[in-house]
Amino acid sequence: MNRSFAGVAQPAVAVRKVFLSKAGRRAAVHVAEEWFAARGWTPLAFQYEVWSAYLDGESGLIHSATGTGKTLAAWWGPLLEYIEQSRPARSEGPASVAGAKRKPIRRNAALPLRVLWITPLRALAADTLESLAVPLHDLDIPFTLESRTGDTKPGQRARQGKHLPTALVTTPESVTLLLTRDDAREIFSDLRAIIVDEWHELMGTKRGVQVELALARFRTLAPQARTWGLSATIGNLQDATDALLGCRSERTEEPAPERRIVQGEETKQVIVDSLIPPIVERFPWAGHLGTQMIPQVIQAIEEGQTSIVFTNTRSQTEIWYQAILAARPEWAGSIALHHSSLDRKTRDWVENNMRAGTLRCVVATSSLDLGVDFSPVDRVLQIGSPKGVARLLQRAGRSGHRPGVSSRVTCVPTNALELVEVAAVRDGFESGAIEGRLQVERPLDVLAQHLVTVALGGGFVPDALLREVRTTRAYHDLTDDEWQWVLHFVGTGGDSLQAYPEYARLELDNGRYVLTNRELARRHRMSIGTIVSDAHIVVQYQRGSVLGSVEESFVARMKPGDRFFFAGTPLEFIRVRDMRVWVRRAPNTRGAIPRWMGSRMPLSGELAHLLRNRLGEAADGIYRGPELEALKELLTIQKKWSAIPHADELLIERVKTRDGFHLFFYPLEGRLVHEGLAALFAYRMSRLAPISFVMSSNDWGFELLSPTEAPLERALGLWANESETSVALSDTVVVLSDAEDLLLLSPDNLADDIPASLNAAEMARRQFREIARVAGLVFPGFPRAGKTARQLQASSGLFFDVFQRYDPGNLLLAQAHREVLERQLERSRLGQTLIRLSQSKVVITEPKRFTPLSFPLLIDRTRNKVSSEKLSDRIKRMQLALEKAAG
DNA sequence: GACCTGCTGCGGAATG
Repeated sequence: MNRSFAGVAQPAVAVRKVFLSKAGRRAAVHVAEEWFAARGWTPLAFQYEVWSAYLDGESGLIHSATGTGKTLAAWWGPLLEYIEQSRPARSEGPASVAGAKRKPIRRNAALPLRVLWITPLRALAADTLESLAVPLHDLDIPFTLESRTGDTKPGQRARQGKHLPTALVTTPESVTLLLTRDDAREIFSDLRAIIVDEWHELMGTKRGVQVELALARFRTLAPQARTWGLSATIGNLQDATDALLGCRSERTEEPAPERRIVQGEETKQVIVDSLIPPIVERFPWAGHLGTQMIPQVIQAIEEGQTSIVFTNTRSQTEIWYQAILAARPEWAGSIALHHSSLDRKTRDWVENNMRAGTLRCVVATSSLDLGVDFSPVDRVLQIGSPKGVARLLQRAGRSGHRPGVSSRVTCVPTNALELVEVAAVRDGFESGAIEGRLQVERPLDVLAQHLVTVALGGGFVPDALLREVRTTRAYHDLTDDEWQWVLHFVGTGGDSLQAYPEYARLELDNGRYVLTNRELARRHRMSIGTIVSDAHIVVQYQRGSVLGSVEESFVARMKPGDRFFFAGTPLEFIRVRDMRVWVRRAPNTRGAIPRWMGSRMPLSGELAHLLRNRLGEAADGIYRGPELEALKELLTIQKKWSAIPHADELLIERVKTRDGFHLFFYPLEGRLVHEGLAALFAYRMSRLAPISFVMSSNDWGFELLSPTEAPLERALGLWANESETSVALSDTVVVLSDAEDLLLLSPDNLADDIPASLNAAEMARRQFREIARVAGLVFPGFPRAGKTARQLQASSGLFFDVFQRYDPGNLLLAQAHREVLERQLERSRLGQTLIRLSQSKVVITEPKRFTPLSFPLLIDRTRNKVSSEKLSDRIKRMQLALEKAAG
């Protein structure tokens, strides 16, 4: 992973020389170097580079996939600046840390807010506070340092209302809240540095856009302030920098600000390995639970001191926790689980014990991807598909936090084909093929919220604010019409809500838009942010303590006495009352495990690409690495019965059974794209002949099942008329290339075909919940007042209907449709995929039985169908049949 | 009605 960026290749000595060539810096940097030396460190080249750029007034982005030292690089910028300015300029000699003759500063000479440190997690704020405090304390620098998040105690909050510290560590939401203060202009006017930690985590989300808008505000309020982002390495660093520092708009003449992209030190080696099932032939072809691998996982946990076992879903976390405990009952108390639906107190307990090293193993979802460093962790396991290169890299990085120790992640497959994904993701690590983050384009709901924020924070003149907003990456293309519409919408409620005063949120005062209504101001402050929570219901012991939350649908079918597992505990359902599920502990028996309907994570574009390459190699008989070697036999069956697709091929398998006519397509492009393609192909074929399909899809492909034969050849443009379709294909492989009229695979007409092929209106209506909430149309209610997510859904649905009927030009409706296409169908990726497929060779095979590739799709569909037969029996029967066929 | 894929993140007032 040796990508070359300026500064990285240079030795620290050379960079230091450049750094010191500027007068007056020598003394300050000596202080830093001595402080580092006291810890046995030497500043790294990239750190000198950041300090130098910072002191020159530049802003920038520091990135590294696994390295450390970014925090110190960013923090010492403002510290050096302070030291430089507070000591006599003539002092050129080496300074001693303890007795530095700094210009005396009165201890209580309260410095104004100079440094704003933004982090995406409350837990990270607390952690950061600790590490930033160290040099202040050692060097007796009179900065006050505090954090401000939702966790801040009322007393401290009140003090901060009167006077902010010199350096403030906070979250995006709390920053926005500060911007609603009527003295916002003054409190930020002395800002020198804004540091945005974990920027890769924020960018590409509405939360990131919220930060972009706040940063644009600071560029106006404190033009002297420099902004530095700390980020993991991602595929689109330029976008990341534009989003962080703003970019030049086509619509204004503002020059693009100075910026610097600095690569941090890659101090860690990352190792990806996998647990290969002992008897691969007996390993399931389908499914995602993977509990057959328990013995090997237990062994891996025993090898390490402390392990994190990552799973892809919350219910899988519960299942694996139970399974591990069943295999090692003596581990009770030293293993734990962690996911977002568990009560905060439980999670805090787990995190503290991880840090203390008293836990042997924690089973977790992405809730532990980020956050405090658990240095005792020396082993990370990933159950199931890694889904993406960056995602696995992130998880690997949770281990090996000691210097000189490499990070290692062990992938545990839950079905045979996942081994290919592991091999592919390793290719990604080695070639540095790390995913980019897709940008959010002009979300008008976030902009609407921002206008109210600025109206409260001193008010705004429309033209000036428009110029400022257009310096952001997210809104640099904002049209005048869109701006006017949002202004009108926020100011008056728009065309359909004018009669309701609570939606007229701006008043004009001497050419400035302000908000003086106290009630509206309060409601706004209480609903700041872009995170909209899922519908859930709290689970609580009768005695009082809260366990966490589950979805209402899970509880809906429970009756008193029913048992279920949650938070790793067997529970008995008592009743639902006061929007709570009341439970008591049950004896350890079998029981249901809740499922949460989250969003679906598809295979990333990069990983999909690498996967296609690996399969292409296998098609040529090349089986590289332990994973592919283990799969050789299975893939040989696939090849014998059907074909393994090369990277430039689209494989279609056609199978006829008593269920009907099955078509299996393998674009290898991830679940969401496949869902879109399934609907699109079904629609396009049904236009040729009346036919209906049952669909199922996974990350590798999708199935279309129909009672009559689908007009596949005609849809592919192979035959001009119906009579020729009778050409028998039998068992042969047909390879076609350069077909002229690929109706089925055409990237054209997507704008019409996609909405026509699925219920886009209903999807948009559901998506509107988030938009209505962010734009401030629906009020989430007072804390603990018990307004449910379902009520929010209902009221946002009403708004959706009203707008559709009386205000069809409402741009938030258009946004809902856009978001559905982008988030739920990955529309841009779908378009790219069609372009790729239409240039691919199409390979149609007619296997006599279900192949290793089609089998998982079949299971997927069967699972969704109710059957009197138990699914496991049914799968067993199918497997027997397959084995017989294979033998 | 039994089956298991479907993530994460924050914030908040007035009145007694």
